[in-house]
Amino acid sequence: MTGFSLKIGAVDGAARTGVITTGRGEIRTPAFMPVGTAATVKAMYAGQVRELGADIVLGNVYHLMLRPGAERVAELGGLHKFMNWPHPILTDSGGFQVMSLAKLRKLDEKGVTFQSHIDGSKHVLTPERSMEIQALLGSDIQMQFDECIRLPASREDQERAMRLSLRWAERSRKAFQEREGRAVFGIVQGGDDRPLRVESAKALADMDFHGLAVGGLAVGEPQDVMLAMIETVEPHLPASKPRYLMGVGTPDDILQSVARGIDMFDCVMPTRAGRHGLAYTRFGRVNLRNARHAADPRPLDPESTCPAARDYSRAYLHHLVKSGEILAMMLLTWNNLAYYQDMMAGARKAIAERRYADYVAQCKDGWTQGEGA
RNA sequence: GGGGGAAUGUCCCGAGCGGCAAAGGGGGCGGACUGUAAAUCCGCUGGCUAAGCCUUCGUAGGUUCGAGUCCUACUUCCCCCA
Repeated sequence: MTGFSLKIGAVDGAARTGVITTGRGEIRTPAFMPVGTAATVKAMYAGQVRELGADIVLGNVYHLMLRPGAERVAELGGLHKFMNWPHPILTDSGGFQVMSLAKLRKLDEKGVTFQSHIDGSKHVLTPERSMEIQALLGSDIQMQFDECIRLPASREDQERAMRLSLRWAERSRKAFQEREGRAVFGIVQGGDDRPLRVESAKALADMDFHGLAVGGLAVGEPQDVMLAMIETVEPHLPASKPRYLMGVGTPDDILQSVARGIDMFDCVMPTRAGRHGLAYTRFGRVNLRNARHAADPRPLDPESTCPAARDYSRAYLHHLVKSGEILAMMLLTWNNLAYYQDMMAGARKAIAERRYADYVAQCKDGWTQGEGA
């Protein structure tokens, strides 16, 4: 299959820059992909997300299958047109919901039966159906259907979920409809068990996926365990293909993972935290709910290119947050995504200039400065 | 002038009808958030020499082993009739 490829640019240690080419455009890596679960990056216009530097966003099989329905989206011309985002879209298979909605589903070899969190109706998701839905949505990067489990978990559960995910990987790969410029990624599982992780990665590497993801991390384990798992798995992930760390993470998680060879990230952190009153800045996290900002005339970051960070006082943002105003969520989400994208742009530049370690040190330095500036 | 009703924790609303440091909310203060059931969730919000003690329910008395709860008077506010 052609039309989907990764071209490696610079390498600095295990960190690397590159460009992923898809049928709908290029993705500069390391990349942060804003999460747009329900066909919207919450509180943002698609155009805004693009302007911040995002090359790709996520959509979600489970949520879009329930509402408005994959067939409906297809009838309307696909997800890109539906949400007015003409650039690449990666769709999650619903594997994360196997964990997050564990109370509302039943799992067996064939797949997962979800009870809709919206109206209680039953919906069966199999690897085949997940691939079909992702195709209907018009996804550029489809994810295999997997079973993501929470940590800590018993070795038995980790092994069982990993093996099931491998079998589902084969079925997903087989069900994927080859299309010019489109890809399907496998997902490494195995919890916090090194041998299981290695086994999973090796098996997936032989399945002819267009890229591989590391899943089932940042699900309850400490950061050092997560990083150890990445280091364990990385040598077994084909260097010529994109490596995607699913659902991660905090700015520090991301920089640390880039240093260990990861190319792609997604996380709800910047969007959700933004809606909850938390701003990410070069100077660390700023909880705008805190009373100490009530009379602070300073913007979050006077030197940011993002108006949300530059043109509004912390006092005003505090007021908006305390008042429950919609604009608070819009501005803080905007600020956070801007920070994440700027951080990624900085990482790409630093790797290209072979000074990534310095860049990370510099970022960490800024975060610990507190909220100065 | 006559009749009826209400006053609750030092921010507000408000449950309570003999065992109460006193339900709930709001507000306030703080925390969490990692492939989004999230504009959500979780703490704290009388004092202390703390598994106990002290001071609180308009004010002052009284009944009772025990009173936010019952009785009397007073104060303030509200409603109805003149």
